Amino acid sequence: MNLPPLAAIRVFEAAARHGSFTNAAEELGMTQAAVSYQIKLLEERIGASLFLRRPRQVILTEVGARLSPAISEAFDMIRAAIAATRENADGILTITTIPTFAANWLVPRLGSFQLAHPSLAVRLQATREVIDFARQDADIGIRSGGGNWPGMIAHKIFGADFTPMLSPVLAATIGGVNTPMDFLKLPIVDPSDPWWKIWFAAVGVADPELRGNPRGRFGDQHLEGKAVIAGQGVGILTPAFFETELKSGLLIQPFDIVGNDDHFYWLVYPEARRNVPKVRAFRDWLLEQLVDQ
Amino acid sequence: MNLPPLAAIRVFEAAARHGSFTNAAEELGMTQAAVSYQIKLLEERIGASLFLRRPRQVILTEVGARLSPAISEAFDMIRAAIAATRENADGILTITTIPTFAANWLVPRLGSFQLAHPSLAVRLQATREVIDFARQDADIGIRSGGGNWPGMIAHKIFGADFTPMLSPVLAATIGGVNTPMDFLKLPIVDPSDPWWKIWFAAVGVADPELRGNPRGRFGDQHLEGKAVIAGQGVGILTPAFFETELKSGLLIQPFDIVGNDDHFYWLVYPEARRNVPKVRAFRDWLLEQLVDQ
DNA sequence: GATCTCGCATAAGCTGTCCTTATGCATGCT
DNA sequence: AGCATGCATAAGGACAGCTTATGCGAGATC
Repeated sequence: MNLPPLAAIRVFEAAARHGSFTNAAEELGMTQAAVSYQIKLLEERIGASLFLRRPRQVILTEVGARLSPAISEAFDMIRAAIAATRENADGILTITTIPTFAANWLVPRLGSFQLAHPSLAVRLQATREVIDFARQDADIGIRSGGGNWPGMIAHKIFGADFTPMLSPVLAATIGGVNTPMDFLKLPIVDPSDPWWKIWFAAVGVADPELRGNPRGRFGDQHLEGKAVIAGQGVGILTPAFFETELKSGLLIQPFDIVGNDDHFYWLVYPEARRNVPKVRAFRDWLLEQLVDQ
Repeated sequence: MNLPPLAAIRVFEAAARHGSFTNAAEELGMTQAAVSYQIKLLEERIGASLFLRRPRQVILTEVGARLSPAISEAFDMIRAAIAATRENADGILTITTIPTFAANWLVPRLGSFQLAHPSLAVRLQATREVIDFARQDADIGIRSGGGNWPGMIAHKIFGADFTPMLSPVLAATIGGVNTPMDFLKLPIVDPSDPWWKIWFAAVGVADPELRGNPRGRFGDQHLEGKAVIAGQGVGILTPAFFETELKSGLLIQPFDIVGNDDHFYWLVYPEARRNVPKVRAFRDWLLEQLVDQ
């Protein structure tokens, strides 16, 4: 069955509720003439008069009075459902994030976001995958890369810098790390990581021969960090992820020199969602965190 | 609260029900691109993803799955209410009609209309008023006049002709009515009716002196007809309204000469309702009745 | 492995629905 | 008599809603 235009039904609902075309127009943000026009259109499509007209007044006909309650209820249902959806959608923020970023940077700081936004529940999806926001149900994400993703807005967080770090206990076994060459005396947690070559080149050492099993891998940097803290070897890590450990002495960073391969960490979200309140709230909070550092 | 566009909500309802943008498009009589566009629009307005996209497939998100039942129910309610309204509106035909036309022409014939349209209930509003269809709840009407009512469609029924009629019993009291002047020997039911003057002028008698109380009035012709049948006097009546009585001998029409003041009876309805099925049904039936006479 | 099929996504642009403006009408009020 | 108010309508404009054309990515088929 062909429904009449929904715009006209909606106008009818408001006019019936108000008993006035002028008041309905005001509520709907249109002119009284538009209300009059839509009612006439609906009456023609339905094949019955919905209002009797008197000067300065309209009265629902029998037909109109019978139709109105069900239409009103239906619109109440739609309004409630949409409002609940918005509230709920506004109530859960799903963040897809690189696991290391989640573990070493975000989660330790999330407390202040949640204090600032008590009504927002945060759901983390820790994955190294670069997700497609059309295909997965996330609102916003943390990625690493060049930052150029079509249809997305990307805010730079910090660079994916790297430099060697180790446990002070491990360093003491060789009388401390005084030159970059001292690293060659120690086991390397992930000697096949291309970041090592880049770093040694930055300190003027070509083709260093690193100790350790080149087949050993932890996959995620934060797991590598755990191994380094445990004294299992030297790791090449991102300083921004280990501020707490460096401050507390759990790790030491023997040299200030850091490597970079033009990779950065980014906050990203689809352009279409740039005005969604919860997305803006998180963006604003995170950018503020970066300023405070 | 600002609802998102209803067109988009309607599209969402169909897409959710079908689990397919293409199938929803087919049902709604639009292209798949339009469905895709509306869903995207709705997602932006709601601030949440409603579908997850896979190649050749869409799946409702958690948010979409929660929204869909309430929206579906609301649209079912709207569809049912509109259908019931149409059915009911289509089920009752309200005819506003001149009382005499109702009593002496329409009601005796309505049987054949109702046999032809058993699902249509007929409601008569007998009134001599010329109603405003915008202000009163009638679908169609019978009027007399010139036939020129703006915004209305008018079909001519027959002329508002008139000629003297009387009971044969009354005629016998004066040995029958052989010339127009014989009427002056008999009481006239409504001597002030201007139709008399017009009729006598048509038969060449100027300024006839009619017997009877000029202040006596019945208002409606069918009531005057009752008085004439009862032998209370001569009436000036419309032959079309008294076919049955003339055939049965209850009334006699002594002369064939009829008067007319350019008045006709009309079937009228608002132009806006010319395509309403029940209005067309009644119009077609009545015009057919006229042909059969 | 190449090609085809299918359903969703999007850009560009068109159309007709929905609206505004201006004005008329008919009550009721002052 | 003049004014205020709310509904009705014609004329015309704006833009929401749509179409067309085309791209993309899985899965199916050859």
